[in-house]
Amino acid sequence: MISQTAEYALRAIVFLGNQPGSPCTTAKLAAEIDAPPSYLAKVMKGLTRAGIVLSRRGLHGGFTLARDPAEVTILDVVDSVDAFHRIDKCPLGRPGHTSGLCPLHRRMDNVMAVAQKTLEHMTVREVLEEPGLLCSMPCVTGPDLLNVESKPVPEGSGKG
Amino acid sequence: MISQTAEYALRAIVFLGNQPGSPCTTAKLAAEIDAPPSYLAKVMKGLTRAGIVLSRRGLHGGFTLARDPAEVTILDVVDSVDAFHRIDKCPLGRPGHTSGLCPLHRRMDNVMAVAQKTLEHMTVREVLEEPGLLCSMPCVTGPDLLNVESKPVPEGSGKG
DNA sequence: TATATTAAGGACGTCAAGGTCCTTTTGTCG
DNA sequence: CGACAAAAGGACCTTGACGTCCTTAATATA
Repeated sequence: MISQTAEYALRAIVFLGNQPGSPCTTAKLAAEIDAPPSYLAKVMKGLTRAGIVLSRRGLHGGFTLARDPAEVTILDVVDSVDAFHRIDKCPLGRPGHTSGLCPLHRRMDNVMAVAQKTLEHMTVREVLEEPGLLCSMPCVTGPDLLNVESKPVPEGSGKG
Repeated sequence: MISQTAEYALRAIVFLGNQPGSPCTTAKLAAEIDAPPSYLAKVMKGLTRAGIVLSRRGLHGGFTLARDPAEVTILDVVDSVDAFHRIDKCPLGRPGHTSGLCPLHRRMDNVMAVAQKTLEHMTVREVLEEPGLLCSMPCVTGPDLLNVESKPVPEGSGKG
């Protein structure tokens, strides 16, 4: 659902949101969010083209958020580098199955719809405001902030 | 979230559930669910090892469901070929971040938790009982059955 | 038993996501 | 302007998911 590329993009946006002010270079960003510098450069291009971040070249250049974090959703970030795919038609494209989905694929799409809607209603600001730091950031305020409950839903897969 | 491999597995299980009785060969199954025969054979091995289907070699051999469809969840099928991954620890593994997730990753894991739980509570039987056919099956009862509402949640991504 | 039929096992090929590196362009500063 | 710093662009490499194919083992039937 969330590709590695989208993961890097999200980390980068959250980090930039926590560091308002002067631009952050790809090198510094990569070190902070623990991403491959060369690849992160490629990811940042996507965010720039999508209008999520602003870039400035030259000395003291780098990346800054282009918009108010409250106006940027997590889905915006994910979609800008790696579009979220829904099942909007029968995956097999057979005649007579174009106007709807079968019971299986309608359910699968419903699951994706919930995920998509959740990401769409989740803003960068909301993430920034919650106590706790980005995983990649140095834990300057002590580990306590991170001990928020990790998973409201316990695991329980039917794997053998 | 759902790999191509898992998609084939789900189609196969739903098809087998609709065709109780004598075993179905890989060749027939592949034709019915529109999957690459050679690759489907590999996918079926996973389902066999996971105990989702029973296999029989030789003449009149093939695959049948190993359990009551009511006892098999969609998550069982997905997990058996391509384990569903949750974020159970900080993706960066930094010291001091092992006991919880940051605001970003906790949210992302919540989204996956909802998806996982949904798939876990969705049984094969439930899919089989709903009016409508598997996308890949010939539409013998007319197209009307397929015109159930396709998506309760309309699309609306923030992609540029 | 011989033969045909089928899954099991595994080597190998293909392709796109992920990742590296080099060159060019744009910017700052002395 | 010259030197340096940084993103932009793009060629290229790597890796794992997806897919093919061949050989082996098991099963049914004559």
